[in-house]
Amino acid sequence: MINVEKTKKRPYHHGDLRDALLRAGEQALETGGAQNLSLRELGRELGVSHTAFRRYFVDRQALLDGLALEGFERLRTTLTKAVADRNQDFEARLIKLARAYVRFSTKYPALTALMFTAKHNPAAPPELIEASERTFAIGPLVVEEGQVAGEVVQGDSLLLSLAASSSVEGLIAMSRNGKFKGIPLDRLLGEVIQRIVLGLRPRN
Amino acid sequence: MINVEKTKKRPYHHGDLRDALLRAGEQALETGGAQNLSLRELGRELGVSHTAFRRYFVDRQALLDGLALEGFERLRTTLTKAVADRNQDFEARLIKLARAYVRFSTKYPALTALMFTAKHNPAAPPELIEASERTFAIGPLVVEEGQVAGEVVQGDSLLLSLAASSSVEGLIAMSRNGKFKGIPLDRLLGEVIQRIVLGLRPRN
DNA sequence: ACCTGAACACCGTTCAAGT
DNA sequence: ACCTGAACACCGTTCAAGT
Repeated sequence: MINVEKTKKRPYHHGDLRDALLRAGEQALETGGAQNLSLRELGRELGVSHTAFRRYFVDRQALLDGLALEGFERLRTTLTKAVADRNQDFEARLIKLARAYVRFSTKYPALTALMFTAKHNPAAPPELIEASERTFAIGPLVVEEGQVAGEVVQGDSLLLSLAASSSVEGLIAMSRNGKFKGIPLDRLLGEVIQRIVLGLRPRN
Repeated sequence: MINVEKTKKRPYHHGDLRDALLRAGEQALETGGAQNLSLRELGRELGVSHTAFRRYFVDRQALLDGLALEGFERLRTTLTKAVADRNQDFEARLIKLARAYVRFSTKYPALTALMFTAKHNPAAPPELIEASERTFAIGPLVVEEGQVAGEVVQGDSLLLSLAASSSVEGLIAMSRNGKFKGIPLDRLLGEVIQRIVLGLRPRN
């Protein structure tokens, strides 16, 4: 009998309490928002003491930071996939990028809000800041490739992409339930991106 | 002796507890953020029972809503003044509008964040939603006047202004301490607005 | 190494009562 | 009309102790 010392090796409750906390935490986050996430309630849910989390997250904020970190990594792989095809023109790639971001934010609104405030928080752990910056480096990259293809005016790609990315960020910020004034973001996106692309086009 | 019945007409502590709560609340908001605003602490600060606020605000959220409402009204008069001069061209007015908003948000970051989440909250009182909509109706208005002057392409002013306002909203969202990647928002604003104006210009 | 349980110092909300 | 004070049901965090 190999590998069967059930009551010895296995910890009190879970095989992986850390992950269980993140999963339950994310659920709680989307259900009631960050401010209503309760560590004691999470403990009850997982059949564990309300102080058990401390081995994995020093405090409540650390758990929220952990959730935000996961969010950034998930968003990054999503966005990376969205612009993977380099045979498309600049406008098409920009729309795909924006749409992927919008989809993510409407699918996980509370997580997106959490990521947003984490980015804003000066006391956020550097780990989190870096994850955020890696994620939002994709925009400037697409702009640079657009410049190489002659579809985008020359200049600092960071500044140029700012016009594009800020408008998408703002579109999401201004929306509720994935809508703005009742119109789905997906429909508005094309309109906005089109204006942005016109503004970024080389003057001839 | 007219007007001197001190101990009779005057209430237990304040002449205007409601306003005192708003003032202390706003201070607490900018100091520690909405989540750290404590009604009991406010009560202590004002030398009043921790349940006294209940006459004016049914619960904690109602006080926060009251602060957000004040914020929207203050922002609206600021923005209105910023674009009051109709003898300027579209780009100049748009920059003034954006700059005024950016200034407000860097001056009252926590209040702006509160207004932001209030707008997002589906359960927010209609009073608050209306105040928000009145405030952000200024953007489309400036666009419409730009259309009349022939400086902006024809089309739905709401959709066209969305490109402009969302980029400003996003610029603020993406910034920290009024800066983005270390560059002051005021400097970035011109760059972004210029792109937007180019994108909105009539094709000929 | 991983988790528990009691103790501590806070909360917001309710409600009967006081002036 | 305006405010108090006790009571209630929650919190997050700390820390010594258990397995």
